[in-house]
Amino acid sequence: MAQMKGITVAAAQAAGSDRETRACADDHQALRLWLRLLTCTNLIESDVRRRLSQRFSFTLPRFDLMAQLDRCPDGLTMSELSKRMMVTGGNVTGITDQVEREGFVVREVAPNDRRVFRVRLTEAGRKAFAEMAAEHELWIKDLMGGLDDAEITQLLDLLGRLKSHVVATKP
Amino acid sequence: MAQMKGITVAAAQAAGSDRETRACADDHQALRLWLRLLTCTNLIESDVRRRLSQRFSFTLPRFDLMAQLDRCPDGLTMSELSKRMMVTGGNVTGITDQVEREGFVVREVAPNDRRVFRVRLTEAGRKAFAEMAAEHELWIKDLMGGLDDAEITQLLDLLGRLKSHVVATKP
DNA sequence: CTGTAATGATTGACACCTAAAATAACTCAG
DNA sequence: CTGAGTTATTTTAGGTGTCAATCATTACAG
Repeated sequence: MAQMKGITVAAAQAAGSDRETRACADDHQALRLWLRLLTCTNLIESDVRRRLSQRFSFTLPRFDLMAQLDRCPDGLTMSELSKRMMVTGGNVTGITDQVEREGFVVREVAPNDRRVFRVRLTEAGRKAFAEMAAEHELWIKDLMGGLDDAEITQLLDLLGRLKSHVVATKP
Repeated sequence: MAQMKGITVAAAQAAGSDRETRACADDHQALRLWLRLLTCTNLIESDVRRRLSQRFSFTLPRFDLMAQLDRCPDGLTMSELSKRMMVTGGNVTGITDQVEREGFVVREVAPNDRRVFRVRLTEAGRKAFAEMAAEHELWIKDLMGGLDDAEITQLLDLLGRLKSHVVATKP
């Protein structure tokens, strides 16, 4: 960012300084699409991360974990969380440790299977999440604001098709 | 994965077990789009990571770094790499250390400014990258195979618009 | 010149993330 | 009952990522 002092990010990007814009002209369409998909996701994700950190001193993985639990008042096991968050079990252990330390979730031993932990939101957790989620949705609406309803629907459809194909191809 | 033993990942996803499919019906479109975007990117990214690791014992960040350098025979400074890879400088230091240790890149001190390192691919690096990049493009083509040319063009256009808006909004 | 600010890169502390090994508890055929 | 296999979770080791502090070098006003 140093040597571009004073120039906005927008201008820098428009000038072709990011990964995706610079993809060679002879790169194929599929590759270009992948790079653009990655760029879009990274831009939005890092923005959300930054705001979550600045506004609430919170992180995206913890927010994601709490979002899963908020939908399930009965709680979720570590495995279920792992599957839903699309991360490994070991990772869920670490994130749950953190959020538990903050008092937003509790691990409860399942009555009929002592291997299983049922993780659920505490009252403080539910309250904190509600507050963050409300703002979070505004951020996203804002970030998606460049598209009208028809375009959003179209994107949802195309990405839905892409997702199905990827999931189906993946061994 | 436990309670779904024997059911394919595809079936499980189709049944609605992942983060995005389960988004509540009352969630707004913008949020749904964001989750779907994130899911698509994560699915593809983790697939590429896995293949890169299995096929070449290599990682995505290192591949990305070499991809940037491959386009620039004169090499790039650490700052330039940082900007293009959209990660922090400290991170570039670490990744460069690794790839340098593997003999695929070298740091050369710039003649006129002793603060600057110019990183460039070695001959071994260029060769290794060419081999990986060729396969990589096939993987991507494969993953995008569910979409025809028109759909890819449409996605490129819509995501391009989204990207511009995000970049423009983000201060 | 000279001191002060700016710049390029590295370091250290910490959070994430994965794969693979380890641990503990459950299941069920024999 | 028993022991082999399965399942749920944690642990370990190592790469990736951020931010803030640091160090060396360069630029530049006075």
